Parts: sequence; structure tokens; C-alpha cells
Amino acid sequence: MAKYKKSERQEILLERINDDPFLTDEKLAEIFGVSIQTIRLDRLELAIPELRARIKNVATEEVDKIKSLSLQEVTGEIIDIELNSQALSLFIIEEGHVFERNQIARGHFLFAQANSLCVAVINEPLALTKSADIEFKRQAKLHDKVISKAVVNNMDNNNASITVESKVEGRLIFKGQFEMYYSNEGDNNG
Amino acid sequence: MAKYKKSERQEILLERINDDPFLTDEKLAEIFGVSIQTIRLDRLELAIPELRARIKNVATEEVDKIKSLSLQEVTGEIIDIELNSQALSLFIIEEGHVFERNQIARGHFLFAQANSLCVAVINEPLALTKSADIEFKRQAKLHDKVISKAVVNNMDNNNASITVESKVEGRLIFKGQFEMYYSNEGDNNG
DNA sequence: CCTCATTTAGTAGTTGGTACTAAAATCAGT
DNA sequence: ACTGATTTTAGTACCAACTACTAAATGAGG
Repeated sequence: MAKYKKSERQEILLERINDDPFLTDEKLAEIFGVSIQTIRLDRLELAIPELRARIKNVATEEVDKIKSLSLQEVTGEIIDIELNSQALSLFIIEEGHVFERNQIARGHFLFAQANSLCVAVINEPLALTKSADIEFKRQAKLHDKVISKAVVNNMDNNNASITVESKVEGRLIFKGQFEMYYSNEGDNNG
Repeated sequence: MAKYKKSERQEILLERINDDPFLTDEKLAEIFGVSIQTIRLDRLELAIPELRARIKNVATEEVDKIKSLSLQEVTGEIIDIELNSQALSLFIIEEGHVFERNQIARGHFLFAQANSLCVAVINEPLALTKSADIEFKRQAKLHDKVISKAVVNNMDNNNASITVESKVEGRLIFKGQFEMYYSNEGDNNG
């Protein structure tokens, strides 16, 4: 039972409650080997609401989270963008993205990162993937930080050609050639 | 303040709690113009859990939803499989999978379905996508039921060649040629 | 009027807290 | 080693929203 100092404990407390909001003060006190009062003080200082309020929050924060998780977390985070020219994104491989057996990232998450980046780099209301030619060069593993770079080769006549390369620590793991269709009419029917 | 008889009240109570689980016994008592005890008796007879339990249920359901959407629902559901030969899967396009603006499915979800199917159809401990050649023929829209069919063309020397076609109501929307690497050593390092 | 069902009242106990006071333990600096 | 501040515990009173129980009041029908 390693004893933390106050600041450490509070940091960890935040994380703990963040990924399991269903923990009572009593259980937290056990976890940290301190009294309930200490936990209460910590929550007070960190402005963490009580169990019931936390549960209620989870219950009321409806579909928003689902959307953001299913969309954003798959996509990666865009870290640099020059519209119609090039873009960079970061995608960190997490538990949900790998095969349990060997911790290797499922290919379609790497594709998703690249594809999303292609959609993002095109500065038009509508951008759809028409076709792609992709190669998985090396395996990405759990916790890898995948940096994806998209470069627009040419854009004309509502068609864009984009090359994407994804790397982990400088080593190429994925390469793709994307052909995109774009249009300035966003809500077109096709 | 119309007075109901017991059976009526209980019926309405069920509905009420169903579409707003956040009602306390006190508020329900006001709504029906009866005492709290009556409401409690009703809940007892109808086996409706108390407020906090209801909220907790909602919260845990949401958490489950998020998990399943972010992990499994991307893949689709396998509806038929003949190992090392062919497989079918169903993927229903939901809110999280489409562009908000025009309700068109993001390409990488269709790819994910196809890719997952390729991994599934190969009956080996390790199956990884090496490369793919894909085409998005038509747009898939919100609530579309996408049926994906993977056919293994040949398998030898740890390489498999698979053709995937995805259709919505019989119309081809996606086509892909996948080259997979497989091995019987599941937890190999690459 | 009697009787059975229904409703209401009231008490004790529970969980998971807040808000507060005060004592004890720990640590940090001189 | 001593002092003063910080941190941790302990303890009390109180709250919401209950459960579980007992008991009384009210209805409604034969």
C-alpha cells in the first residue's frame, strides 16, 4: 500500500473517478488507504461532485458522447492543416483498436485515420472517397502514436488525388493513394 | 385533478416513469394527487426500482452503448461464414457513422466492415491486411443495411487474396480487393 | 352494517453523501 | 528539537430518497 502525498493522490483520484464515475468515497478511501474524510476533502478541493451527481451526469449526457467517441476517437486529432494542400493528424492506438491476442492495431483504424484526414484536408462542403489503394507496411501496436500526413497531389474537375503516409516514430507503417470526389454543394443527393 | 382508480394509475405510472426515469416518488405523488406511500406501494407491485437505481441503470446502459459502438458496432455482425472460403456480414449505418451535413456514411466504416470480414473469414490465429484496392461505387446513407460479402480467391504461402462486395438493397456500393497475410503463430512479433 | 381492498400515516433504519468543528498526526524550516 | 503550518482523522448533525414495517383511516359493494 504505497502512500502518496496529497498532490499525487489528488491527481490519481481525478483519473480514477474519470474512468470509473461509479466509485463511492468509501471504496476510494480503501483504494488510497486513507480515511473517507480525506477523500471528501480531496473532492471538495478538486470540485468533484458526489457519486449520485456523477451518475446522474453520465445518465443525462446522452448521445453526445457516443457520437464523439465513435467519430472523433477513430479519426485521430488533426495537428496541422493547410487546406487543399496538406495535413497532419495524430492517432493514439488504444485498447479498443487492437487485436486482443497480439496487441496489433486493426488495419481499418489506420485506414480511418488516413481517410478522415483526406476528407479534412479538402476545403469543400462535400468530400467523398471514390477509391483508394493502400498498403500496410508494418504493424502498429497498442499505445503507438501514429502520425499521418496527407499531401494533395492535384485537384481539378471535382477530383482530388491525395497521398497519405502514416508513421510511428519515424517508421512508415501505412501508405495510401486516395482518389476523392468533392463538390461545393454540400447537401446534394447522389 | 382527476382521480384514477388503482389499475389506471399504475398503468399511467409505468408510462410516466418510462419516459422520464428521473421522477421522485414525491413528484409522482403530486402528479397523481395521492400520498407518497401509495406511489411506493405501486412501485412495489409493479417492481419498479427506486429513483437512484433507475438513474444508475440509465447511466450504465449509456456506458455500454458507448463501448459497443466504439468497438464492436464498427465491425458489423457476421451472419454467415464458411471458413477460408466466404463470409457475409451486416452493418447498419447509424448516427455516428455519417456526415451530419448530408447523412452519407463515412467511407472508413464501409472499409472497416469489409476489412473485419476479411480478418474473420481467415481461419488462422493471425490475419493481417497487407494491402487493399478499394472503390466506393455509391453512397450509403443513414439507416442503410449494408450487406458485405467476402470471397477468398486463393490462399497459399501465408497470403490470401479476397474480394469483397458490399451492397444496399442489392445495389453495389463498395468493392474491394484485399491481400492478407496469415500465420498459425498467433502471438508473433513482427 | 360488515368486510375486504385501498390509501394514508408514522416509525425505524439505510446509503451516500454535505457542512461543520476539533483534535491528532505529519512535515518543513530554523 | 521546537514551532507553526499543513494534512489527516474523528465525530456530530443534517439531508434526500429511499426500504420495510405496523397500524389506522377511508371506500365501495353486497
